[in-house]
Amino acid sequence: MTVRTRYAPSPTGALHIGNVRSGLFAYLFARHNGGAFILRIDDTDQERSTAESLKEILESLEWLGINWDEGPPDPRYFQSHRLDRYRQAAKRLLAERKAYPCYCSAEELEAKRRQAERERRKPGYDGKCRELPFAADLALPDRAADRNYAVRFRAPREGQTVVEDLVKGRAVFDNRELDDLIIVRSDGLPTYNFATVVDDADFRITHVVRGDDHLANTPRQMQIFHALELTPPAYAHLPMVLRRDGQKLSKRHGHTSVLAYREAGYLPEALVNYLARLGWSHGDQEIFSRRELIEYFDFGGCGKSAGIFNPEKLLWLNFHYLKERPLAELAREARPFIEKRGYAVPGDESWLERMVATLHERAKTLVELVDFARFYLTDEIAHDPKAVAKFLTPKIAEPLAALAGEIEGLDGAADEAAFRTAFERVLARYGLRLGDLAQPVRVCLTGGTVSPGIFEVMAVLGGKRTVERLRKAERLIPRAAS
RNA sequence: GGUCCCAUCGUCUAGCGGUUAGGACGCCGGCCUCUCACGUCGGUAACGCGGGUUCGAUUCCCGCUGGGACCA
Repeated sequence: MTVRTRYAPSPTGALHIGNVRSGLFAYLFARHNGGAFILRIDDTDQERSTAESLKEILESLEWLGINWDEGPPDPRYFQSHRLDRYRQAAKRLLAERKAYPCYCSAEELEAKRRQAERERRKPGYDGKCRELPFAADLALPDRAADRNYAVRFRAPREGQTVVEDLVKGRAVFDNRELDDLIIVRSDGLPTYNFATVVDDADFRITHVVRGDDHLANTPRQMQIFHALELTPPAYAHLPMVLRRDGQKLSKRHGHTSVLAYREAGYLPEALVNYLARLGWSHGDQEIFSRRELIEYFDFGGCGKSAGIFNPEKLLWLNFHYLKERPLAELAREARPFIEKRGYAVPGDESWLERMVATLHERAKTLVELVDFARFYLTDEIAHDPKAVAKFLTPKIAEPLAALAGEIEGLDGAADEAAFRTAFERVLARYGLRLGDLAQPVRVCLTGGTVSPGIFEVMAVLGGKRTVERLRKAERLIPRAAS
């Protein structure tokens, strides 16, 4: 049997990191087994579903490289296009008396629940309408036609339902604890648990991979499968991803959306690697290529307990992938960030590459990289007053001028070695050590005391800009008190 | 409240009866060095508690405690 997994996000907000991990695991499991990964859009909540959210979800998955074999834009993979199917399935259950109409009003139910709570009984549905007679061809609820009832599933009253979960192991539920859940609401719309079952059945899903917040719903879903005379799929319930404070990650708290990480200069490989290692492991290995992830992934490697999202580790991984990135690619990826910072984007691709080469071991994100690149990208140097005061002293004025002179003497195509030679000539002439001159030069060229190696900086800047900056900075040096 | 799930360093985790309890992030320190990084070497830090089972429990079982989810 070919493995078929699915991911069914609802387009009611940004795709967040905890949620997308379920999709990633479902995808990895399918790929590992040479099966199919299906993307289904859970948009039955018409009120809250938006086209923008849908677009963001698709964009997020594409960015992460989580490719689906079946799904949007094919309309058959949208729940909103499948309402007839749910109704059809509900009618069948009604006809077979595996479901029944429930006339209890919301207020009535609410009152009963409160009552039960007061008496410290379990608050589930009491089964009032369960044995009421009704016609086998009873129509589905429709408020407009004054058919103001819900359809409830007639759940078995005795026995047990056992979930053999691939991650959590066996979970046994007493059927007495499971009340008759509503499958079609009085407005005619199917409920989540029912629609999910019909979908998973219709799309022949073999393994349902999802967050463990659905574990408690699973026995009910299995019962519906049985009522439909189908074999339930296998289940794999992944533990949740929590925030640092132990709270569930939620759509409402920004910054956790997948696209926000793209904006913040993270690479998709880093995010995928991080998410994979959050809740799954393969011995001591930390870095995984896509290929390795697919090769090694299995549910046996999944942990059972919830994990807390750790931004520092993600940052470290991003840094790792930034270092690994071929320079040409990194240069290309840096462009939109340069633009966003408001700098003119250099047209010279190889120059950009050389610039990136001096920075990619110093930045943890693309945003940071572009911030560090400021002095390359603009000639408006913001000189740090403290650095100026410390390093641009009267006695260094002459060596700086000498260095400018030496560099002017170089021809235009000077490389790092040439700058080094010029630099060393000046050091020798004034009896200075490397550090004595490097820091003042650094302040002249970059405005501050932190930068890539000084010869690298000069080489990327080029002779002309280097000399200009040295000369310009001379004005910042106070006159020697004689 | 009922049901279900979970429990190893601060965090992610390895461990699947006998280990000096391993790795990674972070943090701290050394080395490298023109600054900052990178790199490298080292350090800090964990089996929630109580009962069993066993010659021996981090590991198996039960209870407790503490988290979480679902049901509304």
